[in-house]
Amino acid sequence: MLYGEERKQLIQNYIEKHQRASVLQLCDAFNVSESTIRRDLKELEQDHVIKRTHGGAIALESVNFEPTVTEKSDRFLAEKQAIAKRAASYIQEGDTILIDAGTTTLPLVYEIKQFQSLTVVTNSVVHAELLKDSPQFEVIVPGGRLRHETQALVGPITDQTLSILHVDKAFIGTNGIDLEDGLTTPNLIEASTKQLMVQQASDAIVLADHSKFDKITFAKFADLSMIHHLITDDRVDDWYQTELDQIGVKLDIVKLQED
Amino acid sequence: MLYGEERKQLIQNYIEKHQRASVLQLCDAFNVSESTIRRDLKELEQDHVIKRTHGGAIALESVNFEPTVTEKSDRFLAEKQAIAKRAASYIQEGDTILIDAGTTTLPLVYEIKQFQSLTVVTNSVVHAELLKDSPQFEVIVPGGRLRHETQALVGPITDQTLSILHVDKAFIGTNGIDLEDGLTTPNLIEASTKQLMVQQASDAIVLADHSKFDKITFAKFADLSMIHHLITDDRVDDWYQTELDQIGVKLDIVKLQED
DNA sequence: TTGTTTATGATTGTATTTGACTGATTTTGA
DNA sequence: TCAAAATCAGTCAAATACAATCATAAACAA
Repeated sequence: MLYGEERKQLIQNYIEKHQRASVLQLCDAFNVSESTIRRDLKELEQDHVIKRTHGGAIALESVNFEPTVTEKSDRFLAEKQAIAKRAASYIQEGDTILIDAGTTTLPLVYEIKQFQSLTVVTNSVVHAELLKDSPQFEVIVPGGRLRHETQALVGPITDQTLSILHVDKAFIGTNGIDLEDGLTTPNLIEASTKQLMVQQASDAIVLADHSKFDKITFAKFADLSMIHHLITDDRVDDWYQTELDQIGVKLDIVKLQED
Repeated sequence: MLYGEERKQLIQNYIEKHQRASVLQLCDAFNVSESTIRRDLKELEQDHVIKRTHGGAIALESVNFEPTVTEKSDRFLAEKQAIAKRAASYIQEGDTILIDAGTTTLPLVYEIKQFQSLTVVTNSVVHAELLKDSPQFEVIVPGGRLRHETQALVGPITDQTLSILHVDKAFIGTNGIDLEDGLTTPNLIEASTKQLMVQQASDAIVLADHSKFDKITFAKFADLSMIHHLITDDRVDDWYQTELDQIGVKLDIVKLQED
């Protein structure tokens, strides 16, 4: 016969391994009543170890992931993953890189884990948290105020720190791309931070799926001519290629079908 | 016939080997009363050697395991939760608080979510990530280099940012507490950051379970007299109360039984 | 020796764990 | 949308385990 603590430990292990478990399943497994299982799950939830659901419980990670990357980004996840993969090919072992906050750059965090040695600067608490178990990387966070809308660190503290750093490559997200009005983002303070990111990089690389083109969203953070590479997907208009070529921006179009 | 200490040692060995033992089992094995076994188990638990359960005791964790900060099931979670709860009672609506990185302060993040308006400074990417969905808080991260061992942001960037901030209350963790040698932590750079935290707070509050007492761990970051409150659990020696009183530190002992 | 401390065991009232039961809530499917 | 089914929270009682207390006896100190 098991002690309650042992049972709870095993339930936790099971859920962490299988991501989910039902009350009845656990009843059967441990030969105890539903009441007991519910009490166990309640306590495990209070310990922030699992998340209860109607009928059972699920692991915590799976909840963390879904809501953060939310809304339409799910629809474009494949595009963003493909773009991130291409972006990772720009990186060389030993590089010092900067990864902007945002859902577009998030898949890049997973892509870079193949490298053995990088210095990674990121102003996203989510990105930084994902890198906490990668001791092969030197991870620098430029601090600042947490914008809850984008989980980015922004503001004067961020800018001041960024201004004393220089990186080989900066991977930057954007909300709007327009030939005339350049790169724009909805928030003024965030624009200031992005502007600095572009300035402090030898190679400013913008990651943007096709939906960002021909959009202007309030605050400009860079002229198109100030960036060096623009990685996007193959649903972007062809004529951008030549237009961007003329102002010295290399447009890198990722083919979604292949890959 | 065995001495008490011998019996305790054998109980500990047995549990470490078999992962579990019941009170009656041990009674039988050592030919002593239940009272005696319970007393032994109580002491072994206080030494953080085993975990008691109703009916017996279990090992703390499977042997091959090196506890990391990310460990969901922290060894002494209950103590830390109780301490965090008490710590939260020091906070007032509207306060500017600082929360140090570390497992002891982590439960405090959950406790503060009851408040409507706080400014929270934290040098932990894990803590910050947990606060990203609490828009009622102004969250400031003082940046820095990510120490993978503790998930804390440390180093010159951290220190420089902290030096221009001032908080009402700072909740700080520690690895060692000693009357003569003060508060210590194993890492020199982290000590520097903690030192600043103490300095920049109107009210420096140290959170530490009893196991931290009478320990010295390399790098000192503060004299005991420099902190204002020390929250711990009721397994700490009584005489600390009077000793700390003399140097102006208020010792706040959380009763674990009463929750 | 004689008084004191310490370890232990017996006793008693209290706490905890668990499963059954009840009514409330949520989900599901027509 | 509504009603049935499933799931849940809350309460209760029984069994077990517990803490607290006191008494005893051995070990210790004066």
